[in-house]
Amino acid sequence: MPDKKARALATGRSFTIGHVLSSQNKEELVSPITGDFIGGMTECCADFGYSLTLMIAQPDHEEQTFRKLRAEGAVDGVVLQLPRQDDPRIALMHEIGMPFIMHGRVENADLPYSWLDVNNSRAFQRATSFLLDLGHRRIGIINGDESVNFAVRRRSGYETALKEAGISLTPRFMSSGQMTEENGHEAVRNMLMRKERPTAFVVSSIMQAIGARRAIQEAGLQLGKDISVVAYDDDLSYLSNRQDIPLFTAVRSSVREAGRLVATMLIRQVESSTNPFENELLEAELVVGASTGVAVS
Amino acid sequence: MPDKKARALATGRSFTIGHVLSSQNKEELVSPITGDFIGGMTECCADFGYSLTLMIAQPDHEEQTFRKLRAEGAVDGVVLQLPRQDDPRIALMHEIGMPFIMHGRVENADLPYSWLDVNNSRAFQRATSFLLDLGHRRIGIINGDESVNFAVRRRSGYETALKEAGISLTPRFMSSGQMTEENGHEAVRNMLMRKERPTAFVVSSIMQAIGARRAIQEAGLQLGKDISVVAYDDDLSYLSNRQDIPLFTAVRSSVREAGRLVATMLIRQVESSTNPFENELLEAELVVGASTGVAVS
DNA sequence: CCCAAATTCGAAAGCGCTTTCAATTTTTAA
DNA sequence: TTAAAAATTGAAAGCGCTTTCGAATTTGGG
Repeated sequence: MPDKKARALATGRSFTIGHVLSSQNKEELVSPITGDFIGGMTECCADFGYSLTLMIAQPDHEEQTFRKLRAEGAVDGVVLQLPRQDDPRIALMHEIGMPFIMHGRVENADLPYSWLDVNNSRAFQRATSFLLDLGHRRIGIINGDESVNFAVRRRSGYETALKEAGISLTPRFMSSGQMTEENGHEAVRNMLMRKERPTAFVVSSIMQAIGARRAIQEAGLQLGKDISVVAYDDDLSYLSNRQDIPLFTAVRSSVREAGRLVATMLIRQVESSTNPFENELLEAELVVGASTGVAVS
Repeated sequence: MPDKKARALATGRSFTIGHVLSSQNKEELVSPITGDFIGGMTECCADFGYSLTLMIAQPDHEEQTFRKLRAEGAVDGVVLQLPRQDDPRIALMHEIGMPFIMHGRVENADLPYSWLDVNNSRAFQRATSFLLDLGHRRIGIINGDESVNFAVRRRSGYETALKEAGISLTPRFMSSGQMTEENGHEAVRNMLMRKERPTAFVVSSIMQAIGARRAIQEAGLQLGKDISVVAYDDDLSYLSNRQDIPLFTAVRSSVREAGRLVATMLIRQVESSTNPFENELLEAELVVGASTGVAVS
């Protein structure tokens, strides 16, 4: 087995791709979703003889971290995640000549770049439409943090579906926050306390949906009967929603698979300097489970 | 910024530590707990100028993966996790001369090795004793997978506490399985269905505790009133149990902190070839939350 | 003030591969 | 059979650092 360090020096390539944990909120370094994403990338790297290295950037030293990464030549390319509004990383990667791929899209990027994303707006549009078809008219949204791009798109899909159905938006039916059980519980509880309450919810993660379920039970209501929930399901291996009849009706797209694909695209890009930019938009599939039913009230 | 590849070749050291995802169950590559653990290791690596690389071993090619890793010289040492019964990795690491540290302990290792572990038996003994002090006599255990060492120790702590209180073990009050919401729900539901049911539970993870809470609510019972729960809390950043009054009474030990410590110990071991083996046993702290109360029935 | 010791400095060797290039051998076509 | 082309082989150069080593310079003591 040849020495990797020597090979790397001789070829000028490290056979390593990097992932910088974007510690927007220092607290949540590796969310369960990021965890599965990393797992997928690792799987793919193994297949190609690459390795994955993880790094962390202090929120205020992000640029410096990337520059150093480039100068050290420790990685052949990086996978970026969770694009923010006017994300500065794209311009930076171009400037320092670092091959990269974005998991997610940024809104108005001046420069071209590779990305892989789920059609989040479409997913939430479908989820909302599904509830509309069941007769629901007051539909709440329990969204992720709307400073991150994917949540904005999910919101917009939700709004599109409502508008198409001729239903006006109700601000108090819309919530955004961390995708935790607690947040899901809080948000749904608040919305259920009012007299004019939603009969259904679209929810941004299974964790939040679990919290939603708790709030629904606490309100003395029955999930799938009195209140319907459609969740976005990242298909996490440890939070399975793949029972014969899934617990939650969901729009599902495996984030682990996304990790695999993203890594594949990056490695391909690194190995062939031609055809630099590649994009892929995944569609989430709708799976009907036990958490939805015809609107009653 | 000097080139890392060249430096690595010149010094013979890669300034990289590795972590091989032990895909015992291929499905759960990166559990939320592993995710936080990895986050902690990454933080520490950043502090020392190291990087962390993740790898994956096919269950039946584990040995080969490590040998290759060693021959390639891609890492200076590895962090091992989730020791199993008679774990073969310890002997293997010695044979190939790979510096390593184990997160957790193996039962009867012939060879010396470094490890960091939480005092799992003590933690569960305390959790159980706490419930006993509250007057509970029928205490169930919802444990993790008992083919992994830490779960065995937790069970033993639970048994010790009961024996000390002169209470005999009740097999139908003992359950073991994946640390998921679903498993926690199932296990507690089954135990609550019988007439002679537990009035309290010690539970191996917050996720399982969330499932337990659901089962308790479904049974028309009130958590912290009718049924008490003490959970093992890995202090995951995304599953916070750090409210003013924690949702769950818990024995808590941060797995992210464990990741930091483990990486520190490994780097220290790699840098100084003297003083090769180092051990550390962490104690979990008991935090009283809203999920426990005096036994009623 | 001179020589030995200590320190500084710069050049060269070497880490273990890949890659290039020249030399040799084999193959092909006339 | 011979010359040109193709394929094979082996040696050497080089990747960008660290480390070593010897020369040059500085320091200190007699």
